[in-house]
Amino acid sequence: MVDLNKKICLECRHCFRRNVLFELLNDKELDLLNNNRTEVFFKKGEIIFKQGSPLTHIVIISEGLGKNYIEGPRGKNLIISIVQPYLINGGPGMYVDMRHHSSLMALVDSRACFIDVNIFKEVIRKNSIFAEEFIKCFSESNIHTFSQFVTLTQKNMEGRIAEALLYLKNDVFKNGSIKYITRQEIADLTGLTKESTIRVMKEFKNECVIDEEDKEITILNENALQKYADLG
Amino acid sequence: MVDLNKKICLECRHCFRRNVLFELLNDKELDLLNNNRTEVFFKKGEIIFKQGSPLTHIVIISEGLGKNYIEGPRGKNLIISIVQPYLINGGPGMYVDMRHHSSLMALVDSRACFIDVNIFKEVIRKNSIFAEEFIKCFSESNIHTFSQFVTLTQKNMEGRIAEALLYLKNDVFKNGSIKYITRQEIADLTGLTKESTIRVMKEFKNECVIDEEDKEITILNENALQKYADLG
DNA sequence: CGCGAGCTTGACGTTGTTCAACTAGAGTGG
DNA sequence: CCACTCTAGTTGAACAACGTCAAGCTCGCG
Repeated sequence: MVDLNKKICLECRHCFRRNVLFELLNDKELDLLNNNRTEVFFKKGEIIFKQGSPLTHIVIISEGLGKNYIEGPRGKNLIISIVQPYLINGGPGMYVDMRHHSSLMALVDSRACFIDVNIFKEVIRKNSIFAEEFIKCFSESNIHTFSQFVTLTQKNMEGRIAEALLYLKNDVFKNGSIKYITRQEIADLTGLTKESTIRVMKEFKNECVIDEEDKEITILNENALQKYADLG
Repeated sequence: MVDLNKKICLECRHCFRRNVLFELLNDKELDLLNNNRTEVFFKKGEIIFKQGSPLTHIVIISEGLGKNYIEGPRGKNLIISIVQPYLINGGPGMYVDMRHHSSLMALVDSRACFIDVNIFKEVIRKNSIFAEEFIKCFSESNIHTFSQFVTLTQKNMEGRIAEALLYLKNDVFKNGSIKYITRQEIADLTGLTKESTIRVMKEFKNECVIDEEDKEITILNENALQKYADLG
């Protein structure tokens, strides 16, 4: 996936231009971040940060894909979001107890940028427009969590899987086909077991709502999925 | 509960002193807020703000108690938190789409202060320490939502009810007995039906884990509850 | 006294889980 | 090149957890 020999990104500006948030920073602020970051490669399946560990850096995946998940009491995971490049992974612990409240794992070989959290907070403190935009990002992910919360506590299997597939298609893979996601991960996104997930996905396949080829899921009938989501 | 004839609070300082957040403001900032607020009385059961409606003001309950809940697709509610006085009820919409993403209802006769959201944001923009503390509050509620999310998707009935009762005792009623909360509301806090809630509560009563008198729930054996929460 | 809201109970049904077994494909070492 | 192993996916049968439905209760209030 990622060419591990490729030279790492030497300039924050390259990455940052991809996230509007960073357009709000001036040169001095960008330099400050640039001088206080480290870039690290992760292989598929490796943990980038782990729930409960000290939160010393915020993480931005610059290439690859990750899953942000909470480890439940008895080994069962709950995936909060699938993380694409250029999004900020700070988490609520950043302003509370300086610990990670969720884990981040690479779903494919990935490159991640670690920025010192104190430096990041300093920039937030000094640039109120940036701060506002940061709160906005945080709030957006919050809104998504709320809606996922309702879905997982009130909808049936079909509705939950439909919501998860729509999320993956529209928000994560931007209308492309769904890749790199296992049955178990869809289960962890929906709070179901992998067996239940498989059964529902098979049902959707039989009804030609989705198709699968080479581990790539394509959504054939988005309206039908939306209907399942609404009726669920 | 609230004496509706009592003169309303004329000075923000009185209320604000009860929430550390507001100690970070100087006189000018306090005056600004004070000049841009309205106080309103609500009777038990009345909606203070409604999911989907425009978010023009943040709300602080100065006396009384509220429930912050999301209205699910088919009439089923999910209570996110029980709101005590002096906490800020803004919600994620404040920086995103200027709409409420949850509803707030008075659980008892209450008095609520409405502060113009633009003025509030102006204060946040100008006072970075206040901004930081605001993000902290927001993050704390976020952390609670995360843990509730895991509980509701992964624990059994006993575990969920136990968590809800511990939350009510320790976080809401500060070690006092639990009041003003119906079975239906405990159900909405746990994602169960009222019937299931009743059955579990009865089980807890039979085992002398909790007791109830005059609609007041007392926790007799917190360790037992914690065990239910852990094993759930 | 009658009414309505909240509470309670039991019988029954459905949904989703558990468990155990099996398949297919990818990687690995001899 | 073949056996071995590991992981992901799949399937079916049995089961448990929780919800649904319907009825009745209690208490405060007009």
